[in-house]
Amino acid sequence: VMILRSRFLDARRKRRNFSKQATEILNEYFYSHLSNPYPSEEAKEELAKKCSITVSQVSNWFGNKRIRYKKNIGKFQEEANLYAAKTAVTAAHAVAAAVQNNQTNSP
Amino acid sequence: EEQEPPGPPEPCPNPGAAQTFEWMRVKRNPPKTGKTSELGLLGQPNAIRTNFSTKQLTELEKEFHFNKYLTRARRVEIAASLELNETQVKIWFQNRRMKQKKREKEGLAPAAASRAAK
DNA sequence: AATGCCGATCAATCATAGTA
DNA sequence: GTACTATGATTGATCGGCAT
Repeated sequence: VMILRSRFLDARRKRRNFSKQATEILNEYFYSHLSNPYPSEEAKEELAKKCSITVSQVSNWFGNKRIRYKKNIGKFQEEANLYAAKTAVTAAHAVAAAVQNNQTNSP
Repeated sequence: EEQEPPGPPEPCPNPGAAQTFEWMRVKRNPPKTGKTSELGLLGQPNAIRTNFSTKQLTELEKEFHFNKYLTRARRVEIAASLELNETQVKIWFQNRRMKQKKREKEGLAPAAASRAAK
């Protein structure tokens, strides 16, 4: 114990999990950008606002997510498919709306 | 929302087999510092993250409060007195400055946020 | 060409929250 | 209550880019 929690007075780490919707937003971004999950500073600010957390927390979240994801891709497969499907539905709606709009414009 | 300029093969969604992109293969080189030891055997010393003692951190913190930046001479002194190499001291100050900046930034946002709630 | 700093990130670890 | 896992934060050190 000599290796005493040197950081003893680390009153800091009073962690609180993010809200489920915040995690939902972060995961949506992560999986829809899986080929390059590195949000720009602007994107981080936007995510931070939507999630009601700080930009640093967004950075921490992506840092942890990337490392843990690549450490064990298999463990996240299910989650990946879940969000992939979700964004696919969103995309489908967008396409449907576009088609609708196109028809009423120039037939 | 989706930018993939140099994206050749990957048009079709693959529900079930997320591929491994380059960022997933990134590997950092092991630390060059840390050589603890006299252990002869092979050249590669520990190459592991150094754990700074409370005493070392206290001294570094004290010095930082005095000067945010180090001169070559001061760095040599600190390194010698704390049993660290110059690189470790240099890096510590660099990280410490970034930490300071981060705290200043986050230390003002909350106040503004509460006012924004109007 | 070499070296320091910045900004971002990595990677390992800490300490706690959540779950069984 | 206990044992284990999920997760946010911290931090020594690396990477790429720019300045001196």
